[in-house]
Amino acid sequence: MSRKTITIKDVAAEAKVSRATAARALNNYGYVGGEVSERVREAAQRLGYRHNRVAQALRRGELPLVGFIPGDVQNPFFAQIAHDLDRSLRPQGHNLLIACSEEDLEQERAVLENLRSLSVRGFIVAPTSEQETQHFQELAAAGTPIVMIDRRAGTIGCDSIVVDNNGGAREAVNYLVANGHRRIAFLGDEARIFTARERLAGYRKALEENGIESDERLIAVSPSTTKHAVETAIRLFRQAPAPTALFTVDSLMTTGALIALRSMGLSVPRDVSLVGFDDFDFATFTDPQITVVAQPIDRIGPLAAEILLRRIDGDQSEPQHHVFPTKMIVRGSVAAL
Amino acid sequence: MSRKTITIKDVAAEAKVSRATAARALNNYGYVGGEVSERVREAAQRLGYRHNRVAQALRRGELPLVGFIPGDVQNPFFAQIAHDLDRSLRPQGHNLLIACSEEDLEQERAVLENLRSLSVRGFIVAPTSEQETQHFQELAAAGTPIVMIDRRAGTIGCDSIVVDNNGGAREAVNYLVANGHRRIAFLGDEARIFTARERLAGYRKALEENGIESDERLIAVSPSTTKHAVETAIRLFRQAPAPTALFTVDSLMTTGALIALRSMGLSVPRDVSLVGFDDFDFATFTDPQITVVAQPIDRIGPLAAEILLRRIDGDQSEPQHHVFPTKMIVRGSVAAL
DNA sequence: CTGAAAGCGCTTACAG
DNA sequence: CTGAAAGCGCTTACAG
Repeated sequence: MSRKTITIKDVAAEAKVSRATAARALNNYGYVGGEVSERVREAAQRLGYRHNRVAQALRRGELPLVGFIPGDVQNPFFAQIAHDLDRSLRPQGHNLLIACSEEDLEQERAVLENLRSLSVRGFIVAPTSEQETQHFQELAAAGTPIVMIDRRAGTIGCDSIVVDNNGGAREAVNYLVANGHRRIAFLGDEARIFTARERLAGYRKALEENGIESDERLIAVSPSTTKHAVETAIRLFRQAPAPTALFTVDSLMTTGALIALRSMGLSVPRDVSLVGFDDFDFATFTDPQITVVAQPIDRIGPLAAEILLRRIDGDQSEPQHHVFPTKMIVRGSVAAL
Repeated sequence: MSRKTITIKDVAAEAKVSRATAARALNNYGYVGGEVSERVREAAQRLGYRHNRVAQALRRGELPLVGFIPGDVQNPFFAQIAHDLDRSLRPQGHNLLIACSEEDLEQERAVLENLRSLSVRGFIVAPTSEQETQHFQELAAAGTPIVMIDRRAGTIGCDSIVVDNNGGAREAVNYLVANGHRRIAFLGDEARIFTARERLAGYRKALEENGIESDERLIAVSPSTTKHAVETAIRLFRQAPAPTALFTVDSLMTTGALIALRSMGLSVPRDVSLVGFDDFDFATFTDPQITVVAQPIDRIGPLAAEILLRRIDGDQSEPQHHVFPTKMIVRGSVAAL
């Protein structure tokens, strides 16, 4: 318990050198004599010295900390990215600070401000709003790099990594239409969220291209949570006439829809055809297996980490905007009408 | 870009007071005159002053940071806990630093050391080994509180929150036996991991109580990953005679087993009866629904946060050891033989 | 190659 | 109620 912490001063005293020299030896920079360096290390070892990154940070600038602000780590999509980020950042000496926005703009702002006061070196964010981005703008203007993932936010000059949401959604809906469906429902989250917007746009576009008038009653909005999705899907399919097909916007929504349909005694694909955005473990386990639009999740985290690290190292080049293609995986959840 | 940061010195100058007074006004402590305080705040506002927690930390001691070291955030179990921790800690002003051990002892040590140098206030850990705990011991001895969750590690005097793994596993296996099964397989992770050990012990105990000799070939070990579990489960069921029932140790294993069985053309519960530890969304979606031993995941994170916060505030009372009961939820994945 | 000194931004006894 | 001063642990020009 609180036995006095060993500082560089103690090490210096023990090794009979100045603090400056001790610091140099301990961090191998500047010139230090081999023998002296050795002595300092031994002293440090003996005393049980450990670096104090906080003091170092105060002097040098910043802490080896990167902030990750997803909507919710519980979502498997973000959980995997968190994991990949940790894996990519840690070997480079950076630690991951996670703070969920819970898709709440106020909380996003608070969390950002909070991490900022910790002198975080950079951020990886899935912004909760496409319009309200002043807090990011300020941060970016102050020189802290931000990489946006999954979603892009407005006009900010920062890097972004997204997938072709619009195209993916279009492909899904086109496939449904090609199978004879016209009353195709859409289950997504709020239009404020970038991906939801783009996927909805793709849905609309596909309908339009096929000369199908879109029916607002078929478009349902729900927080991205299995539980909420269940309720919303039930409401969607209680309508008369009920939709014959459903496009869901992420794997949690798809799961919720599946549970809802089953609880209503509706069978996939006999009663309802289904295509979901985002692949997931169970998609191949259900009977029938679920047709999905897959996105290359495993490429997002590593790329985001790489870009951010480069920015932290001072890369000032033009912002990069990556758009990964999606890929439809046809399985058995769509029936021809 | 790097327009000079505003420090308390600037604010003090602007408000024409000393740095001490400015600090007092900005953090509302000590005595400050109402009018002066007002002036300082205004100045801070005008200048766009923001706290520098790093400097504060150097002075006061520690950063408002809590470390969370799970095996893998990608596991839904830990993802939920990460989320709950963030939710519980943030309102109390603490930030969550996540670093996965990936169930590797060396990495666990490295990560711990790393977070330690950041002057983290306390840790919530799922220790990867029950025996190798010296790194925790040292940390605890130095006065940094640690709360172990999901797993307990040896003799360390720190708080822990686990569930009744042994009892839960016993109940599951007893249920299988009651349904006439005798060749019951076990799919779990390495015995080094506390939960795996305890659940295996419960499995063994149940067999013993029922006078069934345990057969080592029915006990399979795999990293806790859907993919690994699939491979291991396949190997398990390729044996002759094949097991008639399976007990899986967590939801990822259960998922893997389900996929494996399906790929082998084995139907649940007709060919194989199944009980899994840990409930999960899809357990009620599959056909039949999966019988599970549920644990109260949603109570672990909040309780861990509460205990840790108390310790950080100086609570020196005896370590608490919480053991939550599990609850078997009988659904349709077990058939009488 | 090494040391004395200043300073990162903040807080806290200590005077007044 | 307010200020001058020291100091948290470290690093970095600047001399030598």
